[in-house]
Amino acid sequence: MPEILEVESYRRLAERVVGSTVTRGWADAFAAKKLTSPAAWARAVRGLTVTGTSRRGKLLVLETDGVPLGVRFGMTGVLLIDDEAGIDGLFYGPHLFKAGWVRGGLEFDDGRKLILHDPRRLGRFEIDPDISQLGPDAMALTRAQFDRVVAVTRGDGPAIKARLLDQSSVAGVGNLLGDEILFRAGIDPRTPTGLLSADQRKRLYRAFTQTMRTLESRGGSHLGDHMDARFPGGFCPRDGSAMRSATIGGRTTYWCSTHQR
DNA sequence: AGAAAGCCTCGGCCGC
DNA sequence: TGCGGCCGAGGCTTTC
Repeated sequence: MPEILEVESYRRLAERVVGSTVTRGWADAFAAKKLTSPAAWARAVRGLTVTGTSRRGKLLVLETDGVPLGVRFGMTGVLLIDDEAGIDGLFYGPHLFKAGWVRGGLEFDDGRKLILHDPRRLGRFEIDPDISQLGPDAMALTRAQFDRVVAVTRGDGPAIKARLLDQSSVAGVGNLLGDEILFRAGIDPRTPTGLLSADQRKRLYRAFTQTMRTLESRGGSHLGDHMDARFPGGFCPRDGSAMRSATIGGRTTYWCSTHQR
């Protein structure tokens, strides 16, 4: 479920454990899938003191006095500290907490617990995560960085929707944010990136930064203007035209048949 | 039954 | 024609 805005709220929650020392860490085989074993997580985290938090796109990082610790949330992951959630509720999937969906976490010397709650098991812990494969962060994207996001070296390039979802180009845009950005920009998501006009690129950058700001203040990636029409047979909330849908960049994409071209 | 707000791997084929 | 790498498809996983 989480896109960059949700992970940012998890990061703010995680700020509360800055200064605490890990007494025990645990992870199931799924959460530890990017590591050599669940035991590797337990060994690596014991005794670390959290010194700060950071984030690149959808990757949350706990900075420590030793190795940095990364958390990825997949489609349904939520960060919890004891009973407190990083976000108000769960838009996608079950809106509830089940102990059986806790995939791992950290216990601290003050008795608190930081928990990864993840029904679908696509969330992952990382030790010393590699951020070199991630593009610039979507919440602070400059125009110069954006110009590199839409740069194409071969042929016409991928559909712009696919490029926006490519985490090595820009880190943090997920399916809903991608569709909302293109909806606001009035651009067909199938447009080859290299064929965007200068005017389209300008509109896209404005929509990009505006979407990040606006949806952050609204409180989540699922609160975009196009969401009401995000179903088969939906109508554009802007002009009433039929919405179209197709799989683009591997994800179900919705766009207006009239004002996105 | 089918699709879901993420990410990784793989294979086909594009283009230098 | 050779080949590195881009790009789309598919799988993972569980739930509603």
